Amino acid sequence: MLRKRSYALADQLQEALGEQGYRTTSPRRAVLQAVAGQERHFTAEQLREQLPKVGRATVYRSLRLLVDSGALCRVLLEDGTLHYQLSHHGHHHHLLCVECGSSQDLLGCDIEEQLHEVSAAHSFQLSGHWLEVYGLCQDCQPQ
Amino acid sequence: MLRKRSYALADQLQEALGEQGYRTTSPRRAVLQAVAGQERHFTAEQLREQLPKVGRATVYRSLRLLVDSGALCRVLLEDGTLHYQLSHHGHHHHLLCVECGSSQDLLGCDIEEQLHEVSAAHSFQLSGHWLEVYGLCQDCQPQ
DNA sequence: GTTTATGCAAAACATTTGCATAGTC
DNA sequence: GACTATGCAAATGTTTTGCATAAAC
Repeated sequence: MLRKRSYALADQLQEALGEQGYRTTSPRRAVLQAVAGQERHFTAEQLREQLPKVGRATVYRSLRLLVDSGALCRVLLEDGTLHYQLSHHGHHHHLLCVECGSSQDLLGCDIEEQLHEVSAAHSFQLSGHWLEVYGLCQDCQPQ
Repeated sequence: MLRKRSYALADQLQEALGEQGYRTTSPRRAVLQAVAGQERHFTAEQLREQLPKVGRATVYRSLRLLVDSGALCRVLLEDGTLHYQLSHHGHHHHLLCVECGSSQDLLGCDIEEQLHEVSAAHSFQLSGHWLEVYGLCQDCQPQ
C-alpha cells in the first residue's frame, strides 16, 4: 500500500520533470522512487546509500532538480545538517522532533503575515524567509 | 571612534570569557578584536583571512566559544552559507538584505508567542527555532 | 544526430581532530 | 608545575565539477 503510493508519487515527479524538459532516465527514476519512498526527512548521503548503483553526482543533481521544481524542500536540523523532505503543500514550515526525527507540517499559521507587518515597520522589503521549529512531538513527550 | 568602540567591545568579550575560566592569550585577543571590528556578519574563513598569523583551528575554536557564550550568533544566508554576527540582544532574529548583506535586528516581534500557540495546537512541545528573514533593506530598494 | 544525463575521480569547501609544543595561571 | 591553548597538518564530511562515455529524444 505504501509501496503503491510511492510508485504513484514517483511517476508524478517524473512527469513533472518531463514537462520541464528533463529526460526520463533509469538512474533518475531510481532516485525519484527512493525519494518517494522516504518516510521522513533524509540527507543526500542517506539517499545515496540506498542507491548504490547510482553515481553520487547524479543523486546530488537530482536532489537539486527536485528542490528547484518544488517537489522537495530543504530542512535544516538543529545540529546544522541539511536534510530533504517531500513538500506537498507549497511553502510551509516544519515542527521537527529532536528526539525521533519526525516532522509535522505547520498548518494554519500566519507567520508570513506577521513577518510582512514587522518588515514593513522596519522599512524592509521582504522576499523570503527560513523557519525551522524544534521540539518534541506528542509521542516523545514525557508521559 | 569605531576603533575605540571595537577595542572596548573586545575587552568586554575577553572579560566575559575570563569569567568562564578561559585564559587570556594573544591569539585569542586577536580574534576577539577582529570579531569586535566586524561591521556585518562574516564567515569563519573571512575572519581567518583577516588574521593570517592565527591558526585556523584557533579561529574556529574561538568562534565556537563565542557562540556558546552568547556573544556571537550564527546566521544562515539564503545561499546556505553560515555566517556569524555580534549578538547584542539575547535571542532575536535578523532582517538580512540579500543585496548589500546588511542585517537589521528584528525587534518588537512576538513570533515566539505565535509559535508557542501554534505548537500547542499541534500538541508539539516547542524547544527552539531558527528564523531568518531575507529581502531588501531600505537603501537597496528600487528608487 | 543533437542534446542531455551519467559516472567516475578529482577538486573544492568548510570544519574538526590528534598531537607535540608553547604559554597561562 | 599543572593545566589549557595553539599551530600545524591531516582527516573528515559534504557537495561540486570536468570530462569522456552513454543514453534519450
